[in-house]
Amino acid sequence: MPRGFGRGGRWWHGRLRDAGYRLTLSRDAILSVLNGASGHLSAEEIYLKVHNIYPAGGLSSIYRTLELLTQMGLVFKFDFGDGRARYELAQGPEGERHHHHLVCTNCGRVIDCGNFDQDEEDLLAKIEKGILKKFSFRVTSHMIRFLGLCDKCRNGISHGQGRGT
Amino acid sequence: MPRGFGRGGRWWHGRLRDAGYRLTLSRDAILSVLNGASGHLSAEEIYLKVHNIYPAGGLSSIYRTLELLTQMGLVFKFDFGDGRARYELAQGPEGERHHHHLVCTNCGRVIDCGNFDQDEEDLLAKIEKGILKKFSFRVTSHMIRFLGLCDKCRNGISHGQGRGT
DNA sequence: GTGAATGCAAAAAGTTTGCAGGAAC
DNA sequence: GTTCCTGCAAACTTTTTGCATTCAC
Repeated sequence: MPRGFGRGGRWWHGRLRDAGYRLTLSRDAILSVLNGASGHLSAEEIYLKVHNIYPAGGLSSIYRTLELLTQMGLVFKFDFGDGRARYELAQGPEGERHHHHLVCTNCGRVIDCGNFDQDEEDLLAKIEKGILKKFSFRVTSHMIRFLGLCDKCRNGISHGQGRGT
Repeated sequence: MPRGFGRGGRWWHGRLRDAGYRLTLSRDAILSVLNGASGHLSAEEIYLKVHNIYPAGGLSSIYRTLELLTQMGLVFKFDFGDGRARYELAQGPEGERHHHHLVCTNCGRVIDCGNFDQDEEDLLAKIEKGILKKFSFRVTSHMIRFLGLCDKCRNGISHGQGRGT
């Protein structure tokens, strides 16, 4: 564990510096929270978690940093239709992360869905080549959303409070 | 053209009636606009277009109807990160529509992207079976979003005003 | 005629912005 | 020391809601 950094060594330091941005306590705390979280967090959830690490921060810094990171491509922003945006780190220390979600159309629950297999990669690579030809659009990443019914709702428990998307 | 209905015959009448909802002028106008539009429209864009057909309507009816239709599964709601939701008919008279988009991370432009080919269908069907097994989640539809650079931004024109996903 | 749906206006919620003080370099 | 970043509070925008009226059935 080089220089006392846990969990993979704060790989984002270099990314910020290289892009010419300052490495502030606030930004470090936000990235640390995102890096530790398994899935999609809302701005307020991030705010609350950041508060434990760095209590001085305000919500607007969270928003400003998240926008910065989104523009840098370090973070992806999602909207699952519940009126607040969700954020997810684009990658971990080990490399690209996947961004596929199952969204229950009945209760609104969102499940993070890991990788599939090599076939998926191959087909998507093929599709992305086709997009480049047809639209002259260079794809850098993709995300798939599956709509349907989660296990609970399929079994008739039906907490029903979904709002769509 | 049965009973004087143009463009496919307002197939949605039955869908509303069957679900026990009243067929109002406002709802009909909204569905008509969505049916005629090629891609994703914001609530306000729909409002403006509806105004031409049915000038009495207000924005809140648009929102209420769009939520109803989204819950019914007739409409999909999207968010491309510009602060307003977009709506797209889930299907046309001819059947299921695809919901794949190219989102430019530089200028924010969104391009509707049609079907690919049979391979895609086959693979997604396979993936959806896997999701049923692994998560006990019954997939009913899917949407793919590709992020990248559009033709203009690739060529350095760069109007840059994107806000994320 | 009855209950659901609408229209208007007001409220709510999330997100953005201005500006002065503070922190990173 | 200089410049960028933050924190607070106020502003903004989109979306939601209450209630009386209107319309579909």
